[in-house]
Amino acid sequence: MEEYTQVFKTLSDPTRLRILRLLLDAGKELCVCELVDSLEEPQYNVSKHVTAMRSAGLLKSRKEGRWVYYSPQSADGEFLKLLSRAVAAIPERHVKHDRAELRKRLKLREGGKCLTGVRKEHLLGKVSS
Amino acid sequence: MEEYTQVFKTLSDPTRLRILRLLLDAGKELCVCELVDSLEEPQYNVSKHVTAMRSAGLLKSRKEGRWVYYSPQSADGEFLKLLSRAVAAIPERHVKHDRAELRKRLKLREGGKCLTGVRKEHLLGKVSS
DNA sequence: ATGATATATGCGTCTATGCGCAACTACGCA
DNA sequence: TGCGTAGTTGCGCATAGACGCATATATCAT
Repeated sequence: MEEYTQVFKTLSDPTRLRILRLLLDAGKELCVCELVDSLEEPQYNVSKHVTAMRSAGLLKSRKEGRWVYYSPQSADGEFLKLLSRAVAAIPERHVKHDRAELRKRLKLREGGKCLTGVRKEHLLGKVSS
Repeated sequence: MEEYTQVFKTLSDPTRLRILRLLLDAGKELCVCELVDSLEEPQYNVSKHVTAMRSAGLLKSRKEGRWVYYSPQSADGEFLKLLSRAVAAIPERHVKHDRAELRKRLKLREGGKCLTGVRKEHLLGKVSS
């Protein structure tokens, strides 16, 4: 049973729910810095969340140069499929802002690829002195 | 968003998942003592869990004499409907034992009603001295 | 090689929550 | 009105997890 509670636990966090929803809506893989600018959450935070979600089997990642692209792990079982649909069914208004920010951020892509890091500097971890 | 994470959080526990699944499968309302004997979890524990699930909008309760019957709250939104279906999609083998215990326990009903309390005594809270 | 940049991670702290225990309320019956 | 029974709840402990900060790793450019 723990394998199922684990998935629920993983989604028991607003940021993670927003990440999954954003990826489901985007229909394409997104890199960490794009998620950071869209969600307006600190880089280290987003990184931790996507790592946890990948461990739980909800996301997959692909590394390309310095960037790591995340996308929903195509659900194999009925259980995960239905959970994905549930997240996709969260009403629009809860995700509107994130989507708008993502749209803006995606304009920085060139040739379909991310070529820059986090633009909203206040979301970066503190630089070592 | 917290209203959605709350539901996931509520289901992030094996006992709760088993309770919901048992109620979904049973197709009828069950009282606390029947859940206790089916799940083989302490009475105070089951009581706390169903209370939490009711607060989260997942269950509803009906009091009849000394007994309190719980059943799944018929989901109004698409989100909750899909979550219920996900829980119902957890493979059989994870719920087999609970269901067998429930079948046994339901034989104690008369006229469709529960007429006794917890039968597995080791699952009761300690009696005050 | 050196530095810059994208992402990940270890640590301490704070909060949330499940559990066991014990007491409590609510209801019914004699 | 007193007792037994079904269920709830408050308290304390222990654990788990999210966050902020700092730093580490990995890759690329010069």
